[in-house]
Amino acid sequence: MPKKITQYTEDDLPKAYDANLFEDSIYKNWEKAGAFKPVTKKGSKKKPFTIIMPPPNATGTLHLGHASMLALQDIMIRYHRMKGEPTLWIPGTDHAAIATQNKVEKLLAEKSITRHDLGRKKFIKEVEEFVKGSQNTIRNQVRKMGSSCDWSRETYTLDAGPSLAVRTVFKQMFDDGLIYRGNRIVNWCPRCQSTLADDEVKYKEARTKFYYLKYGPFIIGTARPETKFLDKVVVVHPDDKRYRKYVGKTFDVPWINGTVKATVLADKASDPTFGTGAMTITPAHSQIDFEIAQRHKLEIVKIIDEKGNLTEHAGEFAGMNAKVSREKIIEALDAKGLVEKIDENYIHNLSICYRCDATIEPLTSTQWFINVDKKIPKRSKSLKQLSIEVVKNGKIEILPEKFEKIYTHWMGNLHDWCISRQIWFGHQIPVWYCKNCPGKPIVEIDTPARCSNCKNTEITQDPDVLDTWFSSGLWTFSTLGWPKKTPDLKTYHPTSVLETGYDILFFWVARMILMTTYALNEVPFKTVYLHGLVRTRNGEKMSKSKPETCIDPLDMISKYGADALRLSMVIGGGPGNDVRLYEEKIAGYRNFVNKIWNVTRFILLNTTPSDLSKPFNKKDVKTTADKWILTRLQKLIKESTQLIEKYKFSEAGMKIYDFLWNEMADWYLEFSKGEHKNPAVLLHVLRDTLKLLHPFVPYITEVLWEKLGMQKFLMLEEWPTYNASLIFPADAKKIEKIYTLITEIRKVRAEYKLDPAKKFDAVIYGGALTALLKEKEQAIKRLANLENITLAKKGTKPEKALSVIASGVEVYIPFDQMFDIEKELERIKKELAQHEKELAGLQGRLHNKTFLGSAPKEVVEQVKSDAARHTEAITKLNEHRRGLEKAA
RNA sequence: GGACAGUUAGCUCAGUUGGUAGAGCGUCUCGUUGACGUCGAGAAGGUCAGAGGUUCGAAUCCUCUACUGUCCACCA
Repeated sequence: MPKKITQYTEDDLPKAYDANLFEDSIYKNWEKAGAFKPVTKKGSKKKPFTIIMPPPNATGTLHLGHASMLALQDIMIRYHRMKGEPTLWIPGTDHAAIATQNKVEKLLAEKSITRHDLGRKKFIKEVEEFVKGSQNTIRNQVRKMGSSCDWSRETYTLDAGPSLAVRTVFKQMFDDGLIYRGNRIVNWCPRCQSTLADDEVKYKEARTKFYYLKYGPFIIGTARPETKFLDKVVVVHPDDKRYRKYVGKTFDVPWINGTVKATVLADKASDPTFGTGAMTITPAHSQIDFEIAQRHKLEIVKIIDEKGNLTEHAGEFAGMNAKVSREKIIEALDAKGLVEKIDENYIHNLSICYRCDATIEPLTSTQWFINVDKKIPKRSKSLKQLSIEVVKNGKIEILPEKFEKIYTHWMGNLHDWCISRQIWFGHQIPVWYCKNCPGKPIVEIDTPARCSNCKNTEITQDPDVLDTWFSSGLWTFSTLGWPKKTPDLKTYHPTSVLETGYDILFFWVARMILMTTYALNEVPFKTVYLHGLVRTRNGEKMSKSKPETCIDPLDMISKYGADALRLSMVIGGGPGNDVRLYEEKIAGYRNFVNKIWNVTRFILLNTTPSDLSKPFNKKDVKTTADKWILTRLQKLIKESTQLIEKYKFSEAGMKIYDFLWNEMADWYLEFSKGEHKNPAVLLHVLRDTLKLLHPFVPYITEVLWEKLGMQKFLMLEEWPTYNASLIFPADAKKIEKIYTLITEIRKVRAEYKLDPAKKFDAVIYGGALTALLKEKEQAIKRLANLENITLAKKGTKPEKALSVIASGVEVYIPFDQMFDIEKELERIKKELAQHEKELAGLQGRLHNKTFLGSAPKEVVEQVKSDAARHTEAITKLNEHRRGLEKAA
């Protein structure tokens, strides 16, 4: 930082801002100075603001989704830090059990090694090496985005702290009877060789064959004949008249492996309108069939095993891959004359694994579950009820609001959560089994030395690991030190905002709510802000398989700078709304960043070191233009602050953008060229604007702050406050009239294709604005490109002249030669028509008694004054027209 | 099958409690003006998806329709 300010010259400041020259070093300076750590100011009673960063998977690199998440969170964090709140943003990474294991297995497969070749210990070591590498990549990328997170508190889900939290919660839930081991239907991925939670299953539409098979007196329909070996129960709807006579009866039915004894049951689960209305059931491989079997206490036999092969119950087909066996089984059935017909065009949803796309096989398996319906001891409510309650009673607010309904609905239909996974990487389940005490699992936080029951030392730990979302569910408090009672936990929990994509509302957000309300009896966060997905220009999902549409955030940063990328992802998006991103858009915001640079450059080249060192004082306010820009600035401060408070970052960003470019640069800076230059106001407006911009574009604003000779980091400055004493409504209105006038003159010049280089003389009758016009004469001359101005309150109209009537001011540009009166008449007529059209609309309303009676006063007044304005313009234009007609 | 969102200028999107439609990009014309060509000035371009209703007044509120998208449920 420069200690002494010297006068800037053109050579000190390049014409264009080059983000690459500044970003990395600025970030390093912030980090070195400890600027990302929360600060509690002495005597301040401000409440802390906390965000726990959704931990990116430790599998690889960041994509645009992460970039947009980081941008939004950093905006909130920087804003609250500037508001003087103790602000904490904790970064971290997620071990992402299945995803990471798959990735490493794939890498090993390239060397023809399987995890079994290595064994559990060596394999885990391999995974950890891989994770270290990608964690470093992620850390650098998070930094590149300008994220002001507290690296000293960085956490990884497999760190000692979070792992202890995981085991502690597991034991607590087990002791409360909420965790149980059971043989239930699970979603099994034969590729991953593991269970999947219900929401880890994706669906894909597929065209398959649908078989109608003869089954005793029934025709049953199925898409999966390979599961039907042991079917001996026919289920029909109790109200189905066609089959009522069969209910409760038994039949001998010729079937795949000989004759079976079939029983007919009535159950409402059978849909009379689907297929033939009669179905046989396969309880071990279908959720619905399983439930029916439980209701009627039927035997549950597994036909397909974990590898996707048929079990010994398949008789001659045993050991065959289930998929392969299908045709063979149909052949066998057909040989027995049991195939009624085959529908070749049956479209149904295929369940596939969301990690590896393999077809899911529902099967029964012994797994660990969390019971979501059981009442928690001493709380008389289930996990499900607790989780719904905190959202319903407003302790947690979800944005956009519509997701509250979706959340409640999903939570209401939640089944018991299967938490065991048959993989090696992750938190191994803290359960041990003793050889001598079957059926009595030992659940401990720390590895026990012996069986708690018989003291035997021969105990083995459950080989499975926990679902990765189990540990993510604890993330808001495991990162803060729980189960230890740390000061961080006390200060920063519950956290303020959880900001994440709506695509993981169920995976993660719901589970955090469930786990936290259980373990801490407290909500994990007060507000959930769900951002949209980043899409391509055409609204498609960006995917790595289509590299031409897939934008790499790091490329964009090196090309346009992190600030431009941040803006392009924030502006145009809102909670729950997807954002379309394409390179021109980023380039557009790079242009804006450059504009910020040049506005500052102009001001620095027009101020002296002594201007820079003087604090702003109200006495420095001099011209009408000063009053106008200060008024506009106050309005901007008020509005943008409110918008940020309401999480409307896009609108806030747009407002500030608009102010800087269309008001400050286009008009105030222009007025400042020449005699109205006022360094004090220029600098004050610039400083406040840089502060408002800082959360959105932290790098450029910090760079410029330093150039302005400020000693402290901008990121640690105070957020501007609305100052009512800097509001001058009457002056602000006058300046707006001046610039409409200038615009009108420019319009006429352009319309007549007047030589832009040539300056013309003008006669101006200013009416009520005459004094101001006098003050701004130089600026008007410069901006409207006029030579001499003859200014008076009013006067006679020159005969041959172009006319501009705006803001109650008449401007005439006299012409001696080359002047086409006909053309000017035509133009005036066009303008008259425009005014008359608008006047007619307004008068229509003014003549309407009901309008006058029921519309609010302000509206009526507005309409009246608008009508008067048009009437005046019409009068003046008509006078001018008559003059021209005479001259012609 | 159920639920929800969207449909506004060529493209991407704003549009607060209803007061008569805006921006950026693109297009066209022009420009070496004391910061910026990553710029400046100006212009063209819209029956606010369609129909009906409430209202003095509807892009905005209500109903229906069409199209697009998302989520949930999964069907033997």
